[in-house]
Amino acid sequence: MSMSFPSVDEQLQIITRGIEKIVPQDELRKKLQHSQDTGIPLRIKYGIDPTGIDVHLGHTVPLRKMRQFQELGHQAVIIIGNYTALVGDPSGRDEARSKRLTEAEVQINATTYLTQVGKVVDMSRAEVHCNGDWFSTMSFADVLALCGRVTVAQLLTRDDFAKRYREEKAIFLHECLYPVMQAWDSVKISSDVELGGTEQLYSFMLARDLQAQENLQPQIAVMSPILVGLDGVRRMGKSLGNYIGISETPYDMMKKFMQLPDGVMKMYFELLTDVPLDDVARLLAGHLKVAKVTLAKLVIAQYHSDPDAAAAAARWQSEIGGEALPTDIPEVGLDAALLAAGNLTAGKLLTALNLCPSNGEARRLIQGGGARLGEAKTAITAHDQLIPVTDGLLVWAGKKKYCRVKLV
RNA sequence: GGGGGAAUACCCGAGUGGCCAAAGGGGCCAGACUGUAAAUCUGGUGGCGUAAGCCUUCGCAGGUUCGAAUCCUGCUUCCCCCA
Repeated sequence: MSMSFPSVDEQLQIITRGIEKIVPQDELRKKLQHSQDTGIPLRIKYGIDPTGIDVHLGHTVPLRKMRQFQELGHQAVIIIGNYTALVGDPSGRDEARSKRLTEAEVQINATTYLTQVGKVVDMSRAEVHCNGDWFSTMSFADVLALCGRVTVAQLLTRDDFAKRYREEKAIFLHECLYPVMQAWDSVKISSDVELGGTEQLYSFMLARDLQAQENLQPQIAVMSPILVGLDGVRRMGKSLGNYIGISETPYDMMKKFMQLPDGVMKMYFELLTDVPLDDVARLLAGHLKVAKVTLAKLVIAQYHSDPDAAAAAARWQSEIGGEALPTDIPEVGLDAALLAAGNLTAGKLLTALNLCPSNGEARRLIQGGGARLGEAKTAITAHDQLIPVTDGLLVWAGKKKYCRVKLV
C-alpha cells in the first residue's frame, strides 16, 4: 500500500493548490511522511451541515480537495452534521440565524446532499458519519464536561463572535456550542486533516486541543479561500442567490458563468479546475471572454460531460453572443376572450403572459424600452398601445425573459 | 426582577400632525455602450385603472383628530444595562 502513495513533495504540491492556509504549516509534511512510511492513509475530514439541498460550486472547493486526497490514497471521512445543523453555523455571520431546522428536515436534506456530494467525492471509498450518532447519546453531564474544556475567552477569539460582542449584538449560548461540537467530531473520527474554509479556523484549532486531551494526534487544518458568488463580492451562498448549483443544466450554468465579473476568474480557475496556474495566467492575459468560456466549459464538464459543455457554450454563443433566437422559447397560453377585435393593450399582454407581475411593472418596462415584439424585436412604445395579437407572437420583456403567445 | 432603547418598503436609513406612496444610499429591473464582464450614463423601483383617480403600506390592536409613519393606550418582538 505504501508504494502507491506519490512522494510527499508531489502530494504537497497537489494539496496546496488553491489553499489559503494550512495550520500548522509544517506538520502536514510530517503527517504525509508518516503515512508514507507506514502505509496508513490519512483520515481526511469534511463536515457539512444539511441545511439546504442545493450543493453549489462553493461547496465543491473543499470537496474537490477531498477528492484529490482520495486520489493520493487517503481516506475520506464525511460528517453529516445533523446535530450541528440544529444549531446553525455562526461562522462569518454577524447575526444569529433566525430559523432552526427540525430533525425531519435535516434528515431529508442529508440524503439529498450525499447524492450531490457523490458527484465530486468517490463515495464508494468514503466513510460517512452523522454526528447525531454520538451527540444524541450524550447526557447533559457529558455536555457539561465537554463545555468545561472551553473557555469563553477562547470562544471570543473567534472573529465573528468578537465582532458581535464588540457591536453588542446577540450571541446565543447554543451558538457557542457549535464550534465545540464540530471539534468533538474530529475527536470521534480521529481526523488527521480537516478541510474547510478559512472561517473555520477557530473550530479546527479547538479540535486540535480536544484531540490532544484525548491522546490523539491533533488534526491539521487545510483551509480554502471562500469562493465568491456571481456578484463577485459576497461569498457564494444559497441565501444570497448568487450561486451556480452543480445540479443545474449545462446551459443554465453556462449563462451564469458568462455573467461572472472578470475579476473572479483567477480564483475560479484555481479552485474549480485543475488547469496549471501558469496556463491560467496565460489564459487571463489573453481575451477574457475566451478565458471565461474555457472556464465555464471545464467546470460544466465536471458535472455533465465534455460534449454537454461544448454544446452549452456553442448555444450561448449563437443565442446570446450572436443574433440567433433562443431555442427554448416557452409558449404561454393566452385566453382569446381577452382580445377585443384581435387586439390587446400592451400592458395587459405582458401581465397576461406572466412576463410582468403587475401593471405597474409592465408600464415601467415599456417606459424603459425593454418590451419588444416579434423576431425583429420592435419596441413597444406605450403602455396602452394596442397590440394585434396572433398565435405564435413573440413577446420580449427585456433580453432575458420572453415567450410565444399560444391562443387558447 | 428593575431600568433604558428600538421596530419605516428587498436591505440600510431619514422622516415627530397635513406639502408622505414616504428623503438619501445600496441592491434590483430596464435602456445606451459592451464580451448578457467591468466602468460610465439614463430611466425606474406598492397595487388597481387607458386616464382622472381609487385602494393598501411605516411591528400588532385600539384611540385622539377634519387629518396620523408622526400624538395617546394596550400588546408583541428585539437589543442593551443593572441585579
